[in-house]
Amino acid sequence: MSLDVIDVRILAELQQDGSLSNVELARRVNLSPSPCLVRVKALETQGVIQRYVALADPKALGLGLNVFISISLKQQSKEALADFETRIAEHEEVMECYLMSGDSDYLIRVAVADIGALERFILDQLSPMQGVEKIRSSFALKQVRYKTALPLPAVLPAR
Amino acid sequence: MSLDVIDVRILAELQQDGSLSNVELARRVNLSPSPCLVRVKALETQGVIQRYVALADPKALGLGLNVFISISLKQQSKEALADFETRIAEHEEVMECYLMSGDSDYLIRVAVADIGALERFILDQLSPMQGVEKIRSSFALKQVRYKTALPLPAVLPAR
DNA sequence: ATTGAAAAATCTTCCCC
DNA sequence: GGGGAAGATTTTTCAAT
Repeated sequence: MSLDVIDVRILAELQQDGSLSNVELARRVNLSPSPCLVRVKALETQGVIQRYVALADPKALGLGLNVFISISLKQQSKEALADFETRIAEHEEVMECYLMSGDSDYLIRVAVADIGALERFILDQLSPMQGVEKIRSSFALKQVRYKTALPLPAVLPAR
Repeated sequence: MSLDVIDVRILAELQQDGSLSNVELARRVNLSPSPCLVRVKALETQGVIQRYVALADPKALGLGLNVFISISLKQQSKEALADFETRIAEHEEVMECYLMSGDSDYLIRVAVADIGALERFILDQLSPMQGVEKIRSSFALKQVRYKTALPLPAVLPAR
């Protein structure tokens, strides 16, 4: 599952616009539609392309507030970590969650409507979770950049 | 531009799968294709749906390392901030960038191949940027959760 | 890998409820 | 505002070069 230059070009285009028709995509990567479609299907089957999604505007949905929350657990046993990871993912507000090095804790980003919603999330959802020791919130005043398109290497091993 | 229950359902579906055909989408939200398409177009025109993208697998592209970098600037004047924001967004590795409260600095997430790539990014790109005072990196050992679908209110004002 | 044509599915429009 | 059907466009598939 190595990618050549054309695959990378296809990925770049689809990461920018997943609604491209195969005909238009083929035109942009200088291929005819048939082989282009074969490549796209291959990328999907291989899992390089995971899925297609619509991106919604947080502001339009009244979700203007992004908050980063650092969470420390009481213990860092494998079970305690796995348990936390399962339960944190159940909350819709949690857009991202990372196990971090250093303090051996988690960093999550939540998207909420306002401070009230944040307060409810922390007090009603997060604090009561067993194993959670320490919570520290940092507010994002502004989302300067948010993109889903991964950086693509200029060159990759030949196909 | 207020959303009713059906709009929310449409958004929920398209945030999960942006490649849904209008026919299938209509079926899922219990609508016939015609009014469904009207609503989707309206959501797009209003900007509630910003765009459609393909999500690629970081691992498959050799981008397994997520690093959060806190950046403090020497000054926090409006010009200094605007300048930094413009230039930080020029780097493909920077997936997200937030102006944070508190220390009046920035938090960015970069996706890189390995520590070597991180080192190059920090030493060659970030450190040399004028106005940058302090850089602190935190490594993500594991991406526990990553989603692009925003949480949708169970109830919103009637349309 | 490309071209071309056929088949399938889709989107769009119009009219009625 | 929603539903149904018909037309037109587009996409997708499959053949051969």
